[in-house]
Amino acid sequence: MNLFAEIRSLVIASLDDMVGAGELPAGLDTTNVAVEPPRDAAHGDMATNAAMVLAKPAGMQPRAIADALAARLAADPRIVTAEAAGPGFLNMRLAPSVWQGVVRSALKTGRDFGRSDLGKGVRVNVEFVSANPTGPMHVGHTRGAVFGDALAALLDFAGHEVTREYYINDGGAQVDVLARSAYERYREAHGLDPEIAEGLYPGDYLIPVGEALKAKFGDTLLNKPESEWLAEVRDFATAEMLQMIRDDLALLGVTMDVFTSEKAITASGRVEEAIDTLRGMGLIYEGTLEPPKGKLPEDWEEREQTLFRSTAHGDDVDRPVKKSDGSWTYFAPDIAYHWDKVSRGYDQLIDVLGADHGGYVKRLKAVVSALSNGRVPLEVKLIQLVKLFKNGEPFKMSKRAGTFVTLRDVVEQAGADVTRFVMLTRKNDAALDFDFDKVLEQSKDNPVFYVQYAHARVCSVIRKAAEAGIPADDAVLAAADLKKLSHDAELGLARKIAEWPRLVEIAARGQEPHRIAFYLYELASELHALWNRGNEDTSLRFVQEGDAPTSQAKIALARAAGVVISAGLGILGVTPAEEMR
RNA sequence: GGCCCCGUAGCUCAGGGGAUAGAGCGACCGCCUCCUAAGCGGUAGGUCAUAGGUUCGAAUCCUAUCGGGGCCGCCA
Repeated sequence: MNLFAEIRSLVIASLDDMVGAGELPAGLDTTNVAVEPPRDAAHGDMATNAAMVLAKPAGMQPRAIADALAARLAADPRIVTAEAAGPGFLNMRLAPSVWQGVVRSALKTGRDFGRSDLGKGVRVNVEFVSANPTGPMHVGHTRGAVFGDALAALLDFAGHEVTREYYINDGGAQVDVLARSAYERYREAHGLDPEIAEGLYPGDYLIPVGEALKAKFGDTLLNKPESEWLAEVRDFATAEMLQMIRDDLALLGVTMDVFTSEKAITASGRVEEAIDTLRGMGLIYEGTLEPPKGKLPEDWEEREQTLFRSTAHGDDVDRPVKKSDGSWTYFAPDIAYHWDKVSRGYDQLIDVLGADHGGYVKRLKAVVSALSNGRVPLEVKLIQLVKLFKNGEPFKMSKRAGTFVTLRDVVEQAGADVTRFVMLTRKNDAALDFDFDKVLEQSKDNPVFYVQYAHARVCSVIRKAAEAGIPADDAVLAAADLKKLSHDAELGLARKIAEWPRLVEIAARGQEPHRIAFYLYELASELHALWNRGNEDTSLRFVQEGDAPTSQAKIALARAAGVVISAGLGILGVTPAEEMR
């Protein structure tokens, strides 16, 4: 139940009544009428801009509309006061019973409180991570993994039918490089000196792969030309790398629904099919590209090649799908892959990519637009860099030296919960500082801890109630006499809880899981504040010794906040702590 | 040369058409015989990069400019 949506319906219905009564002209567009929490709580519980939005089309003064609307709204039992203010806002105060109802609703529906049917019937594919299967996942992948997983969970919570998908780039030259690198480790496993030439992957993580190759193939691959071992070693090493990546993802609690292999797509002839389909639309042609403007690359020369007319779908220039020697470009399998996703019947595609893929976005959108006849929107979420700090000092990673910071390093040092939460406290298109010291600090400076602590306090209250002989399980709490929740400080917490379903929809619409993290921080703050009020005013404590009914009402409120924190952390993939030790 | 992201308090960042622009940190002043003070309350701190435009209304949308970062060729 989204209280704001309910009151908006009431406002719209009241506007319709006004039209019926001749107080407003018919045919007004109400899509921009909003019901929101006012910026300043002193203005009331909810505000609508209806009068300001409609004043001009209705040819009336905002104030006149607001006053007439206020009179109608005030007749509803949920609304205590409705008054025009400022430039034409209509501020409303809601009855305590409404807030009490929110608490009860949260307790009855539990962690499903706030679930939305916003995305009902919408099939969404979220593709994320898609790291090359050539090594362990590093920090950048970690953020993409966390973001994609949380976004998927958020969309699911908002009613979408979500598929989490990983695209395995196992078809390009990089897996050949992997094979050669692994082969050197295989030689090493036989006591030979590995020759890690420039361009090969130097990381130690391939040493066990070399051992495994030895265990599987013995010495049968030694001293053979590359052509005789490349395919087998490549397949073996790729599988090993993929398993390592799955293990890395598992450390973060990320599980994919679908893995799609580039190699398999290519082998199935989907690339040709996809290009032929585009050709049938007149979007493939032979031609030459304009040289890039500005500084010319030194070896630039005009060459005729097969091009995709992506400019017909919003791109800046047409893009090559074949090199001048007739082989596919990297883009071609991507076309096939996105065509594959479109043909699987999704209503919406989301690609979570590293920010270095920025130049790729328009052509991907063009592909999906063309191949779905504009039916399927593709959203590309670019994940900006993670800057790592330790002791206040940034530390660099060097892939060349094989000394990059891996996902495993981060999770082992910071823990999965902390890593996930921190990486979700920033929107995806802003760079993120990740400071190992700050992130592990157990204080209010650390939002992870702060939110966890709020949840733990709720659990503590319930334990305390049990010790005092007051039943406080969810069924009892849901049936508590919530009319006893009347203090403004208590209703304030209930108001914050009431924002949760609305926030879920806003976050899902914007595909912005970070909003969940910020909301949870605010909710935790409200709870901590109320808690402390109990230090000064004992009547505000949750547990009132010797008064079970009052205690249960207050604990119900705390528990409702706990339920929302738990649900929100669930979306972020963070475990709600029951106690802090 | 073109494209993308960012520019909001001393610092780190929310807010992305609506009222007097928010939070945390840092600074300063308070609050524990009492459910976890691992917390809470308060004070100080702003030309929302700049200049135009759209609008009843702009930090928010548009254009240009200036800063910071990233990307851009038949590479993957």
